[in-house]
Amino acid sequence: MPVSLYNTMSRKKEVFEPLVPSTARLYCCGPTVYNYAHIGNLRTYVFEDILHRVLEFNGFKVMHVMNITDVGHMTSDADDGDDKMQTAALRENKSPWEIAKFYEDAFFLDTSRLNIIKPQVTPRATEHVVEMIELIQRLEANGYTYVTTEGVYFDTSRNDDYGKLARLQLENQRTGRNEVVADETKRNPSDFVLWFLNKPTHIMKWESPWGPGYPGWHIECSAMSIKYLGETFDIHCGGVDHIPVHHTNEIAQSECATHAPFVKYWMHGEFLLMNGGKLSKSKLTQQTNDQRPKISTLQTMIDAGYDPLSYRYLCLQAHYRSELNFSLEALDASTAGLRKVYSLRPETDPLAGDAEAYQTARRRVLDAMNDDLGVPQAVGILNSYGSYSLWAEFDAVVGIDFVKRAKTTDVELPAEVLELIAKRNEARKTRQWAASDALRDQLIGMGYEVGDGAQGTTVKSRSL
RNA sequence: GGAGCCGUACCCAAGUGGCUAAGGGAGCGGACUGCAAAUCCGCGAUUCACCAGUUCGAUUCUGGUCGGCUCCUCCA
Repeated sequence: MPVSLYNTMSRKKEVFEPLVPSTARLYCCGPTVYNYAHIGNLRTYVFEDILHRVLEFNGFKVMHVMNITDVGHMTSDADDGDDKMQTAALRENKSPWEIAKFYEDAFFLDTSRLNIIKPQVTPRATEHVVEMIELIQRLEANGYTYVTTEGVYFDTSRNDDYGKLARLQLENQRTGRNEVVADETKRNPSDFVLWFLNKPTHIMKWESPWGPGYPGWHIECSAMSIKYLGETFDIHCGGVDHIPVHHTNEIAQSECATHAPFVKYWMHGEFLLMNGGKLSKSKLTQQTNDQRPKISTLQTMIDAGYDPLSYRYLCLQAHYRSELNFSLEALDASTAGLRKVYSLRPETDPLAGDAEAYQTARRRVLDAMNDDLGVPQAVGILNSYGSYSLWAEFDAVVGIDFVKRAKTTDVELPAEVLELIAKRNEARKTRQWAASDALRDQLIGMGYEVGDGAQGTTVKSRSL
């Protein structure tokens, strides 16, 4: 079965046929590095990683680009007109560049902990201002812009198919909530800024043909994707929230500048919900009265004793186009499930020695994955077979370090551990159950699994 | 006001116009055992929010009701 992907543009699953045979050119909207990524953000990067891996598994060479938004944009989460990067800089008494570097590093640490393959190119917005200005100039030459005291605007009324991705009906769009101050200099409510002007308090600024200022939010993705992948490329990903504004505007400005179709397949990941709603970066630092550990970033999850791959595994069990209800109960369930996967051994592989059965099973898993990244189904099939070799092969997509974690031979135990085992056996012999249980807990705390069977006590290192 | 999504067992969750509605966790029963933990085996929705309609047949299609979520404002 060929790879088919759900295209937001057509609202249908389509067979993936790249513009250049066997090469998939993929652009994913990356993080704005003014705070830690929360686990909802990370879910989207797991989805994009799965896409990357499924394409590679099917023999495509993947050219993966993801931007780092290190330039602030107007308005904070509270809509008070502050720039996020600048607000963070003031809060932490650092320069915006220091803030950006710090959270960029934190972001890549998180993604590597989740076994997310790093895109080959991760361009920073601040290093591509020249490309953005050139793109705006192309738009200007084509007659799609106008300048006000606030900045250079894209005139959406000149773009006939503006809003085609989101199927917007512009006349029915709200002009904004009451508390949002409307920009009076815009000609149309849907017009958006390409280049901000006259912002004296803004720290990050660049010279431009229109005066000193800084780029609008959307232009960086157009400029950098075009630079690294060409004026038309295969797949563009992001969260569902990007459909109506960010991606809509990217399409408008890109296609009006190049007069070429921008992207062939648009893919969007659904939100992770917590307590029935989405997470917000601006609320990461808020306190809670909840007795249970509050999980918002990957680090808080790790601090609460969870393995990042438990979270990855949880994400894999829900389809990327469905909302996922996060809870500690769900995370516990995925941890227990993953532990069981790691306990598979080649010696008890039900498919061992039966090449035909293996191929049938392999086909089923691959078909599920290739059907719009049906990874939840694929994982279900993998679980129903319980085959070491099948998991080992598909770990290329699943990415849970299967072979490494599901150790085939147990490592030699350190003397300290052997001593504890001896002490525990002694305690068991004399029926001192409390003492022996305490020793077992100690071993578990040190990362070992203790089991008492008919052949005596076995101790092996835990992988989770 | 507009656009879109969702509602499947205790929890997470996949899926389909008609074979037994995946998988994981929890739970229960059993084996083993220290009436323990770990492990292993078995069981689990006569039913897919509700009400109509289309159909020989709907959880799956259409319409409505109720409930929830997202976007239209920076956002994964």
